[in-house]
Amino acid sequence: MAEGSELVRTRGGTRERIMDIAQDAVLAKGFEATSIEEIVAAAGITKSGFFYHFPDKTALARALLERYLHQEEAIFDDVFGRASELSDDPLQVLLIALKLLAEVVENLPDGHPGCLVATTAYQDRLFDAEVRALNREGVAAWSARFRSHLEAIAKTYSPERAVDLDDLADMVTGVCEGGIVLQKALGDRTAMSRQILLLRTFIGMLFR
Amino acid sequence: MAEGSELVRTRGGTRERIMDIAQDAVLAKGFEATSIEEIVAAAGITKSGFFYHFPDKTALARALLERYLHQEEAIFDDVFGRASELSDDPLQVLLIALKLLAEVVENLPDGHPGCLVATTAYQDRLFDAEVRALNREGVAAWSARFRSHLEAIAKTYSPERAVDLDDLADMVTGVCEGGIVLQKALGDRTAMSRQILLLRTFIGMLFR
DNA sequence: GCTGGAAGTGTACCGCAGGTTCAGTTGGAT
DNA sequence: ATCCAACTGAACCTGCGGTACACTTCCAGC
Repeated sequence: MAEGSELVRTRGGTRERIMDIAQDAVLAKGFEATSIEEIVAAAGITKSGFFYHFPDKTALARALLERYLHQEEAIFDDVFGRASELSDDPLQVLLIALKLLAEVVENLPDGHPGCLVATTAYQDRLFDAEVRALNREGVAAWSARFRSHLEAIAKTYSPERAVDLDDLADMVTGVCEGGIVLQKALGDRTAMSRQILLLRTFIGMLFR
Repeated sequence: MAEGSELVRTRGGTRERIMDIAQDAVLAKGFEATSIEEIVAAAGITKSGFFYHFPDKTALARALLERYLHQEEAIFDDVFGRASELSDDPLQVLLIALKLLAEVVENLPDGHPGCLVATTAYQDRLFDAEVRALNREGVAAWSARFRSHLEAIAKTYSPERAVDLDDLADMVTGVCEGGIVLQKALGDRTAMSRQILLLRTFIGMLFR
């Protein structure tokens, strides 16, 4: 009995649903403040359902972070893939990709919900070395991707000023992270995409 | 008995000590994960001692944020004050101030410990409207300060590209916040100051 | 059609850590 | 002698993470 109606039964998507709900809560309250009880209540299951899918709460944290990093990787693949189809010039590709990224972010209904990497970084004493390493490698992978694009650009364009390409690659990540903080703190959905576009302007200016 | 030695007794600084300890913990684990028990243990008092100073845990959060915003305000006053003594040109003042800010950050022994505004933004569902408003106004005040400097600059310098001064003012905050996230995620003390210096380069380039 | 097992749910329970309360103590200033 | 700010001790209660275990479904292979 209970509420057995709807379309929920034996969907197989339970694990994903748990993670969706958990991620929203973690990005709004932090990991410790997100209780298993509230997650299972929102997911329409019971505690044992949760512990069937995850051995303990820390496994949830790890799974969330892993999934998030893959999702972000997919978004970047998409954005840079589309950009590459629109131009052969490495500078144009990066500029187009940043524009597309700003659009993706802009089109999110309530703005960017928040970055799990940032929350994890700001709560890293909660997690073990494995999760911290995951987080580090995730950011490093983003930077490496941006860095390789910047190197391609630097082969044909000479920068207006001498800048460290590693720092510039980090800045793409950094501006996104900072943009999210701004957006959350100010309650302004558009802050992040405007920050990305401003960074785009600077990169365009740097390489003429 | 106990450890009554040292120099701790009746200092009057207990409240500040509580807040120092709490702030470190909050920046490393989040607010909910920071227990009153661990705070009082580290401060060498008892739980009831804590509740003498704060009516409840949320009052601690509010007090931490208020104090943090004042401290940051003081740092900016100092940095821009020193910069103003070194030059009359508004562009130079900003560039010097950013350099000084990078130095301040660089000289922190373990890097920047983290920004309370960012943690609060990433856990805002834990707090009431008052704390959220405090956070919003704090960031808005930083942006207003940068914005007024940028306006002074724009009076004498015409920018290389058309940029929105509000966005650029936000970017100073944003790059700092993003720099802290990078620093924490990568475990690289120097990331934040390098990001600030890179932003400085961009601003210098924008206004020639 | 029977059996087995993977996937998943429901109920009940435990220990304990966390926030909070309150009556009481201490020690210095007036 | 008194007063107050600063603090202590002990107790309380809720909610949380986690466990145990029996139960249900559904599919595969024999």
